[in-house]
Amino acid sequence: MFLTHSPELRAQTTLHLTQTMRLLELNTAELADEITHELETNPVLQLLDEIRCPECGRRVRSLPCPSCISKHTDDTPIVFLSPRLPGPARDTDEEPDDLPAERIAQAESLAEHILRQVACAVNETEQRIAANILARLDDRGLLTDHPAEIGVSLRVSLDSVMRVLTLIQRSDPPGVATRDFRESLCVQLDVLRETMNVPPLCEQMLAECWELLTKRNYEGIARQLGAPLCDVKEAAQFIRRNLTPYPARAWHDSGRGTNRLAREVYYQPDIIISHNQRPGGPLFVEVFSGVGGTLRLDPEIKAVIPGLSDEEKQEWSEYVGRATLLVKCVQQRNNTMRRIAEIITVEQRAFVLGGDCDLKPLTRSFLAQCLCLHESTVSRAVANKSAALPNGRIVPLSIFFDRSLAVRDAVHVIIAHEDRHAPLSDTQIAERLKPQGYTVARRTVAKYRQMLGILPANLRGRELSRVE
DNA sequence: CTATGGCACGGATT
DNA sequence: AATCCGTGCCATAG
Repeated sequence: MFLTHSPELRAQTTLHLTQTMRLLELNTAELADEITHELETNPVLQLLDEIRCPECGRRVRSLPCPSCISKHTDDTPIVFLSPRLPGPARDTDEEPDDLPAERIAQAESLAEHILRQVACAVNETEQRIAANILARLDDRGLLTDHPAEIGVSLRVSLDSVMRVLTLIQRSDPPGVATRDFRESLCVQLDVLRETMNVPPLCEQMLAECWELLTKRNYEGIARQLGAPLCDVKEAAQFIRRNLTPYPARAWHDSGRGTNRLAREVYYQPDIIISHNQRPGGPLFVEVFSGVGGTLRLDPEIKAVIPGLSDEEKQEWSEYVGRATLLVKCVQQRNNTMRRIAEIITVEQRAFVLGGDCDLKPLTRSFLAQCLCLHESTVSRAVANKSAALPNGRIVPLSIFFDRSLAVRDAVHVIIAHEDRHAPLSDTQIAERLKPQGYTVARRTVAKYRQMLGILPANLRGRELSRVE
């Protein structure tokens, strides 16, 4: 007898599965579109204003619910579905159309990346300014044109240009769109000050001892500032470790500069990771659910259906079927997203709080095992989505599965530390990488270097001697 | 002769 | 099954 039911049941479950899979591939904005569309066309689907805590089920004003937070310890992240809407839908036509074509190929990803960050904080005029500024960046990420020029060409006040410029400079990658290396370093320093302890001498050294600093004449600096030599060295080391004279390239290393076909970065992150006020506390992980409330089936419909004619019954039960399917699938989709976000933040906690060098190898199949999901499910879930880190960086979720990011960062650090007058060859870099636990072939170093946008050793010496 | 980039192969990952 | 990634080999430039 189950033979007669089985095909139907199977049809229903496969429908359910394919729908969940499809929803899983969508990012927040797309999911929200999908839901609103269904809300408009399906009369039995309702959106309730009330918000319930997914853990304790109680009605709360906003998530996460306060009583559930207190149960968490500091090590486990607080992961919750956010009822916030993913912001006003952005039209695609705001893409800067005045970007010179030659520059787009190189700089498109960077310009887009920045534009998306500032987009929510500016009005339309300012967006035009931002697009114009970004189009003028040279390949080092510096803005050689004077701000007044931009004001004139766009017929806007210098003040508004400066406002946008400051905004851009302080977004990720910090220090972009500055006039020269020196100014860029100052901005980077300023941004870093918000999240970490900066040695007090740094700023002064950049401002007053630029010449001596480029020559690494620490004794001279110490004499000029009347500061202890060890403090000067500490500050210099900090500058070398944490600041880059190539702000544009600082981004390329994290964002896969080359051969990424579907490199769509959504300016609205799908997940926001922040630490709840005090550093060291639990991580706050906000996963956007795509709806601003609770999605449910109109409870009255069941009472109404029996009294209808057969034809109407047919029609309405179709609506009911579609609505229940959507509600269930959205729930499941968001639940999966939440669980994945949780594991990611637990596993990559160091990276989230620290930097690229703290990323540890993680595979999608490992995640699949943890969650008892199929590998392809995890793949779908992390595709086309992005996360905002506590430091404000927006990164694609796929970055958490990058096998070589940490090594690339190590390469970056080694080159930043090298003696400018004797640049290290790829082979030498590979040798220095070994003691750090990274055994890579010299050929691989070359590839990483290229990804980072760093010139080969024989060219590095010259460029810097020109600068000094 | 050394340093680097292009091509392509094999293994892992998705 | 398709794709990505590290690596070896070889040609080329300095």
